[in-house]
Amino acid sequence: MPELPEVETTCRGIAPHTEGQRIQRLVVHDRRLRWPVPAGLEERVKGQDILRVERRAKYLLMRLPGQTLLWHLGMSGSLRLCSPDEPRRTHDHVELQLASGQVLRYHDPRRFGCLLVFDGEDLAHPLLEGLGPEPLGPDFDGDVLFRLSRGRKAPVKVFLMDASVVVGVGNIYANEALFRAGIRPDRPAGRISRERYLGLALAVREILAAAIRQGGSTLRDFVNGQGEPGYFQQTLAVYGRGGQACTGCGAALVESRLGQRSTVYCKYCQR
DNA sequence: CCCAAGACCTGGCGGC
DNA sequence: TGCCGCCAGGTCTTGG
Repeated sequence: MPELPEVETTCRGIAPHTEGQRIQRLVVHDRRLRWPVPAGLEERVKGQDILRVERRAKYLLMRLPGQTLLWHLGMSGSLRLCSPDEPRRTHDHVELQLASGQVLRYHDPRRFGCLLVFDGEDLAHPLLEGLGPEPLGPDFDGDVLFRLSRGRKAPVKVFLMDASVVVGVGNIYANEALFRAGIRPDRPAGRISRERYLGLALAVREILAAAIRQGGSTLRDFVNGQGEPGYFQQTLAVYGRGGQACTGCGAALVESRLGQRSTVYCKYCQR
């Protein structure tokens, strides 16, 4: 599923076609997402204008007057603009019919995503509380990682994927950033120097920025708001390459599991 | 507070 | 070809 670059790509893809649009109708074909789509949401948003579309962590926020739609794409979700006569596919659970005539469809086979709503235009929802800084924003740097990691025995990869530390670093990019920074994923977070965390923070920013530039990774059938695939997958150095040659030294990359997630690294280039 | 494991759900793949 | 077990981008919840 979508990691942060995929969500950002979706956000940028749909914003020009949704911002300023009036919602003619919201149709929910299946309310059974991670949490049920709130009862009565259809009536609640009917005729409302979409003022702005934003991203916070891996959430998409659709600002309406006085309320906000909160989407998450889970592991397998996507949002795509369609023409209304395009037939609905299996797992197209929600559709937003816009005044332009276009339709925004939410597709999610595994139904780990969600569509929720809250009053106001701030971040007043429990899911958005306690989130760490945006990795590409001004509040994230190696000092943050260093300070929060003191005393923690969890593997640095698990620590880096903790959304209360920094948001948006999922399994793919955690693997990639640690490779780029030359840090072994299983090293205890509390036993890494400030200097090395400066390098890790830089690596996280560079990896995510590069992935966004290239339109997100293509995983299974990830598509952006226009239904086009991303191109970052060809750039991945370690994720999905267990047993293959390290791009740095040529040794076979090691694949293991940390926190029940597949982890790939080079035992020579990462210490 | 910290950490590990379980939970949610469908589809695709490899192996037999 | 068919069935079975395992794996997958996330993250909340529970229990120690």
